[in-house]
Formats: sequence, C-alpha cells, structure tokens
Amino acid sequence: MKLTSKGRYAVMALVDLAKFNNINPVSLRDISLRQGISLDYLEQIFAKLRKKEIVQSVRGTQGGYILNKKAKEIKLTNIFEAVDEKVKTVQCKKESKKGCNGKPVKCLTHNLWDELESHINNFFNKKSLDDLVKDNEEKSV
Amino acid sequence: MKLTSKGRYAVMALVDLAKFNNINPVSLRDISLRQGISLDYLEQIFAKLRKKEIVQSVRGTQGGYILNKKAKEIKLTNIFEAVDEKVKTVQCKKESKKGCNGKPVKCLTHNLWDELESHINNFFNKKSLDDLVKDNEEKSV
DNA sequence: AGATACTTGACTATTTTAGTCGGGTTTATA
DNA sequence: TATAAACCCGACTAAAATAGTCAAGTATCT
Ligand code: FES
Ligand code: FES
Repeated sequence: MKLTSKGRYAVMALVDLAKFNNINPVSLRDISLRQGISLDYLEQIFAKLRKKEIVQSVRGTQGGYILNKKAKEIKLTNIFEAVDEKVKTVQCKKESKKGCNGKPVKCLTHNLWDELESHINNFFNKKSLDDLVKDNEEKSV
Repeated sequence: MKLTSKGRYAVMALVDLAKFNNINPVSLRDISLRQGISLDYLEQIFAKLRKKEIVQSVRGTQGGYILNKKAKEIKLTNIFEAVDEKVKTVQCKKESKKGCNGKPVKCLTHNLWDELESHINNFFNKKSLDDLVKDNEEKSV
C-alpha cells in the first residue's frame, strides 16, 4: 500500500505551480530546481496533465505552464487520474460478477477492499489544489 | 497506490481460518484449495503471522493453524504489520526533520501525505477479523 | 512405517517504477 | 535572423519490488 513518486511529484509540482501562477507561466526548469525533481521526468508528468486539461502550455522563451482551471476546482482525484496513479485495492474486475482470479464468485474480502477504496477516494475527492496551497501558506506564517 | 497480494492473501486466509476455527486446526492445504492461493506462498505468509503471534501452529497429521487471539482482538493493522504490508505515503523519514531527498526541510506536500496515511490507518485500526467474518455471514444469508 | 502437515531458506521470473536519452518544434528577444 | 529558452515526443533501461517456486527438511498422528 504505497504511493508512487509519480503521484507525489505531480501534486508537488502543481502546488508549486499554483503558488507562482499569478503573473507568468511557470517553467518546468524552475519547478525542477525548486522541488528537486528531474526535468525529464517532469516533462512526462506534465504531458499527461496537459492531456487531461489540468494545465495549459505556453511555448517558446518565457513559456511554461499555467493552470487551466481554478485551483479550487482541481481535486486530488483529478490529478491522480491524469497521471495514472489509481487506487487499486481489488484484483478482480469490479463490474464483472467474477472474483479475483476469474473465479465464479467474489472472494471473502472483496467487500472490504471495496470499502477501503471508497475510503481513500473520499479523501482525494475532498482535497483541492487550493486547499493545499492554503495549508502551506499557513504553515509558513 | 495499490494493495499487494501478500496483504490481500493474508487477510483472506485469516478470514477463512476464523470461519473454521471452532473445532480443529485448519490446514494450509485446505485454505489453499478453498481460496485458490498457492500453498508455498501461504506458508511464507503464515510463518510471519506465527512470528507475530497472530496464529499458532499445530504440527503433524491433522495439524494446521489456529488463531492465537480472539478474532475481535485482531485488527487489520496487526495483520498488515505482520506480513510487512505497510502503508507508506511519505518518502522521507518521518521522525527526522529532513525532507524527501535528504533536503533540509519537509516538502510542500509532506503534510498531505501524512494526513492520508492517518486516514488509511484509521480504517485498518477499526476493522477486526471478527467484523470481517460477520460481514461475510450476513452477506451469505 | 507412512502420510500429513508445518519449517526454513534460497532462488527466480515477471512486472512496475523511476527515471534517462536523443531527437525534435515553437517563440521571444537581442 | 540567430540564438536560446522552453515545450514536445517516443523509445529505452536500470533497479527494485512482487509474486511466486523449489528443495530439503522436521514433527506428529494412525
Ligand atoms: S478482490 Fe474482488 S473478488 Fe477478490
Ligand atoms: S514527503 Fe516528507 S518531505 Fe516530502
């Protein structure tokens, strides 16, 4: 049960971006330097964020990325989904009637993992990027 | 963010065991057949459960495993801990003042992941093996 | 004695992760 | 118009984690 760096980095980078979003586009190079994340890796991550319309790109010198929505409207769920960091507690296909390993029924614990998944997704649905930025400002005051 | 089979199997096997715990020890072979888990793998898992005193072993013919505590007193947390399925959302050492990659301060998102970790552990602390068995009985009625 | 079942430790194939690398294209600005 | 900053794209790869397997035991019941 662990979080991967991709998800961690995606959120970290977006919080950074949201903080500096006011004036100009923010370049990945800056984010890379400030947050200590490999530039090449960031590019992969932002390609996905762009496809899901969470950020917009501005090409050329002085270019970078800007948020494509209000920070309040970007939930952790959206970010995670964009970078394919999904919460996966069950092994079976959820929709199907079959169980874990293609068994005819759901296993003894299916229900439990399903509950767990909801529990976690609940957390992700509540938190917005805006919340994170604010939490952060408070902390540093 | 995903659950490994080791954790899944450990819980599955223990629910099975708890259901049949009344009379005789339950053999891994039976659990293996009923739950479709490799016997060899189960042995690894039960070795750990035994070390953490969640189950007791009975050797010889008609042997097997029995619970070492009341099902009500075995929480998911205990099971997960026993098989080294830990919830790990942060990358830094929690106790240390340092951040993710040995940076001098905690990163922008440290707080968030810490909250998430508590949120999940909360779930695991509440659920006991007994709850699971009962949920299951209800379902099958 | 034989069968059943736990015990231990090493070994391995597969998958996932966390990147790297090498080539682009676009655009501001000097 | 040259140059450099920045995004864009796809392929590649080393390392780690996962999900087992395998072999060779030991204990106990019948
Ligand atoms: S997790 Fe869905 S059937 Fe086992
Ligand atoms: S997760 Fe703790 S400092 Fe980044």
